[in-house]
Amino acid sequence: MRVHPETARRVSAAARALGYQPNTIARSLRTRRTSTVGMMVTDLTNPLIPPTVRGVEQLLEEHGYTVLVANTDYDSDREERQYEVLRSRRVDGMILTTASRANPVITGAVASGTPVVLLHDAADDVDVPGVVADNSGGTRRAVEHLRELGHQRIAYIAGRQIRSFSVERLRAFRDALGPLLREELVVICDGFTAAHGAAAFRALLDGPHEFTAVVTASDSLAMGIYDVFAHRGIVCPDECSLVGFHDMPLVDKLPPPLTTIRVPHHQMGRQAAALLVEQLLGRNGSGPRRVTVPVELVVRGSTAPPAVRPG
Amino acid sequence: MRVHPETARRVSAAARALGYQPNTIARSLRTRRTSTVGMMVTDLTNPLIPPTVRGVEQLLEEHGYTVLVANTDYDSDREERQYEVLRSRRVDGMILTTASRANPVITGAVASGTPVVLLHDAADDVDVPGVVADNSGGTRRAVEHLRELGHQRIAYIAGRQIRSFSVERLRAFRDALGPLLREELVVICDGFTAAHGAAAFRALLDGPHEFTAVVTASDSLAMGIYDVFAHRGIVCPDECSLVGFHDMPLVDKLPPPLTTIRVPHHQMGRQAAALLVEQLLGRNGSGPRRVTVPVELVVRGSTAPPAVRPG
DNA sequence: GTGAAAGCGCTAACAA
DNA sequence: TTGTTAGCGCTTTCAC
Repeated sequence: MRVHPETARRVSAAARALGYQPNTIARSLRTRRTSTVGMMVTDLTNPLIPPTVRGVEQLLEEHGYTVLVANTDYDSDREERQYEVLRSRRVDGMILTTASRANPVITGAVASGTPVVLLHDAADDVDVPGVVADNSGGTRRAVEHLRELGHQRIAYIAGRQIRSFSVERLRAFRDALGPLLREELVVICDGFTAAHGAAAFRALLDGPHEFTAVVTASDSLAMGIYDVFAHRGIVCPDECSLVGFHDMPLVDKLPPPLTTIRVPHHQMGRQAAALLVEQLLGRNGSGPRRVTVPVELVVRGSTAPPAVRPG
Repeated sequence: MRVHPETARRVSAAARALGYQPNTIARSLRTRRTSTVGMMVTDLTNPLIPPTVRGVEQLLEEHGYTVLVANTDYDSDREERQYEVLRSRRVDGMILTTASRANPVITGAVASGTPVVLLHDAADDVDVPGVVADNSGGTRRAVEHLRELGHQRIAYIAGRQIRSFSVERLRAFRDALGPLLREELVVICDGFTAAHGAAAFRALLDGPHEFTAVVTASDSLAMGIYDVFAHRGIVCPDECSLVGFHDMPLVDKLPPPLTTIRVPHHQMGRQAAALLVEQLLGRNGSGPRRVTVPVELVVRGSTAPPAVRPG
């Protein structure tokens, strides 16, 4: 039925004046849809997460969805508990950024028919739509950059190999280095923190193998390397070049500013949300279900040509 | 009724096996309680916010509540829209950290009978429970520290005066400096970003009045001052000491590491959540309704005695 | 086209 | 104590 615009205006004005608000809860009970999407992240305190969350929210807001964020704190028990919380809240879909490969939460969610999108991860066993950064391309660019500067002995500090992006980056490093690869210069950490990075770098320094540059799987690992630089009086980039991954806030203000691979986290969040909306609106099938987002090398002060060896 | 523990176990096991989950939505419709708390923040991307959110979540989780975060992006229209979203989601209570003084959202929420707690802000007109940092004490410590180092000409860069913490800090600076206060060395910014801080600092430098130290109302303002230091070749702390406020991540890694006032954001979040729970459980009245959380001066490399004037 | 009625799954009130 | 029932506010169906 068409109503006169003026009438419509007066009705909603009256509704507002009376404090009327349609009851979302009752609607949800009836329609079995909550207009809520769950987003599982590791930890909001990790500076890479908030931009992602905001990206997701921004796009979903345009479609009338609200986002419920759940932190797993890198703990798989907690991850399952949070998954149950999201389920019990009857979210219409989920965006997962916590996922180790072959994850029971992923398989469970998919099996239950909940629309799911993976962010930063790819599942080994199930076919789930997802958004990842161009981890291989980014790592390759980092290596190329160092090679162009003249580095030959390049070390790599990898993150824990439970996340697919971590695996991809390590593989890409090995591929990119090709015959120059020295397996003794590759260290795989147990986690992704500065402390892990510092320990790995110390192990490299204390080892018998020389190197003039280090590539890390993430800026947070690189933060630990700055600590070791300071502690041992190593001058970067003169004595050792360093490349990170992600372009975290403030790394451009460090001494020296960190050369790194910029990942568009906000845009990746939007992209993931878009894939989810496709499923929520039931028009999946069209368009690509796996999106790889391009990344960009940002050259700053932590990389330079290797020092010329005396003699 | 008491049931045998074994029976209880078998029942819940059977429930699990059958995939039964009590329907939260139906329960909420019936009980008019959602076990959800809304939290309004300015922007998750501000590094001070996530620890606060996690603190809130952590405590509320213990009481079975879920947190719905809404970002206002420092925009009052958006703030009101987000408030409506939270209302329409029928949250049981709200924690507000966005609030300018005399804010329609605060007064509206209070008038509607929704339990509310203010975080970092205090309302001018209504009596609302809240948690604030010891802004006065912190600012005083910053000034004392500089005075102890021998500084006499101390400038202050204030944040926009729409937030009560911002007002408190400025007032505390003026009080703490007492007869040494030079009103020409006080700059009030239009916001809280690095760009605002940089502009304010440039204005001070380009002004006719000398100073040997700057206190800022927040680390983010101080970030802009680092930029100006770098740009104009000013050596900190030799030529100018600098004190921030908040102790943001990574400020300890800057050249020089920032001396600042550490604010326990996580704990403040927990505290605010605790005040809210009191109201939700209907046992307010007991205990203090306004909590001031102590802060701590963290001395790092950006402060030193003033350079001795030649001659 | 309009209007009445049933029912989503739970809890609280009530009856037995 | 235990079991039954009404009804939260909406949407959707069905009868008119």
